[in-house]
Amino acid sequence: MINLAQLRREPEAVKAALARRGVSAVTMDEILALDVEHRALLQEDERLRAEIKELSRQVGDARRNKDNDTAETVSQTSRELGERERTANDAVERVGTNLNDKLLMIPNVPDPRVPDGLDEGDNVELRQWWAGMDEGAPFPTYAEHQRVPHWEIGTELGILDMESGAKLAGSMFPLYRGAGSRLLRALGSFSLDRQLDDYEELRPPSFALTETMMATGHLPKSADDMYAIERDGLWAIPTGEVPLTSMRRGEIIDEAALPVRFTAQTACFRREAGAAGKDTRGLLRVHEFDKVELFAYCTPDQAEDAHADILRRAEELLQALGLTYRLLNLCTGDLGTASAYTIDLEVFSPGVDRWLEVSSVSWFRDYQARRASVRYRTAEGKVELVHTVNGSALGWSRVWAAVVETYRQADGTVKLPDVLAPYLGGDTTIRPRTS
RNA sequence: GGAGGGAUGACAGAGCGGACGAAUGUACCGGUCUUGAAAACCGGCGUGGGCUUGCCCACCGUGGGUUCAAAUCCCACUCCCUCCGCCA
Repeated sequence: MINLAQLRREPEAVKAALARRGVSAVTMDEILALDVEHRALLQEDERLRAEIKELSRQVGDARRNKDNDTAETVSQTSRELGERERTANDAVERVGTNLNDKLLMIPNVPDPRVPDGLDEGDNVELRQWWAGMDEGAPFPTYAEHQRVPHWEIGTELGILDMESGAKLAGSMFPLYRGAGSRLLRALGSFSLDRQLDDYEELRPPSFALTETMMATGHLPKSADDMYAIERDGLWAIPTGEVPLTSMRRGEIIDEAALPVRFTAQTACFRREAGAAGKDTRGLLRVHEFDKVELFAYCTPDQAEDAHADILRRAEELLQALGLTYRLLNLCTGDLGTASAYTIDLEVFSPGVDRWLEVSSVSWFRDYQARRASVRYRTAEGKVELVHTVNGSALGWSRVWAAVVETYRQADGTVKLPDVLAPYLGGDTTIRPRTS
């Protein structure tokens, strides 16, 4: 949620910044008008309530002095006031709810570094990385045997079975088999093990309450993108960010304890409602995938470093796996609702000849903290909102695809990077499954 | 699923219709004392909101209700604990 006090203080600056994200000044003026109305109603209601409290005190005094006539008279006055207060309170609630609903739909104010743009086509590429680049090697020339899409390799080697996945849960629910399943498990463990120096590993629930989804900004705006279990009032989490951000919801953290860092591998569920018919082949876009998330609560001063740390860790994974990737500075049109600044990592997938998003590293400033009410107490005793920062390290379905394509050999087998050997029982070669 | 008990400030724990935003203890932050520390003593110490910045309002698990007045009474829900049943 944006800062209403700041909007009041500098309406033009906030309007201008949000205009870059397509929020009209009219919408913001509506909010400002509602705020003025809300405060006026609030003052009237509070005045009435103060008066009722005072009269109640008088009734108490009168009763104690056995002055029942006065008590009865004052009670009567207070009762009438109570009627008015009820009406005033209803008005406050009505306008307050309306104001809050509108505020919940407003995206975060973008950081100055965020470039203007309409959609993903306007994201700005910051740099690329490929194996050997540091030694002056040119962009890799992928051989013919690497130019095979992963869904074909998956079928050929018996490690990815999209048909069975579709049979069980519908299309775009992948089913990994044999060495393919083990590779997925290896990637998750490989990443988690590398984060444990500074990040506490969690294994949160895969479902979340509505208020948990509100905290990150996924609700109310993106309800259509999420799977809902209506009978139980639960939502399937679209990312580990959802439970991690709510770990300390409603709490005040000692400044000395910051940054508080968590990592977790979770299943991520996405309806992909707005992407019907796009990128439906293989693992390009799926309804369920595993992802390791890195997360931090921090002070505003720590946010820059916390963001850089997560980005660095995500890059180190891709480098350790020897995969070609690039960094994108997301433009205003592609930025997530709650984010103020996001760097995407895209891995190069030679078989499909495309860059695939495998991580988003985002800084939310106090937008999520305000919604989730996560604050910290400074050394001087002041209470401030924390900043939240998170990023994927990494989304495995697409990394799986890139790994399998990149390391496909001329003989059709896949020779996986040695860093994964400890997680594969030492066997880094995937051969056709015979059984 | 059944029966009982509980939820109050950082923590422990009183309060069970009126002067209670809430006793007391611990922790914490000052100060006195001390060569220093400890102890002792003194003072402070919840969060959010509104405006006339000194006051007012809200908050005692959550949501309703009763009342002139609710932490306190009533109803529903959630969570935690104990016991029984069932179960991966």
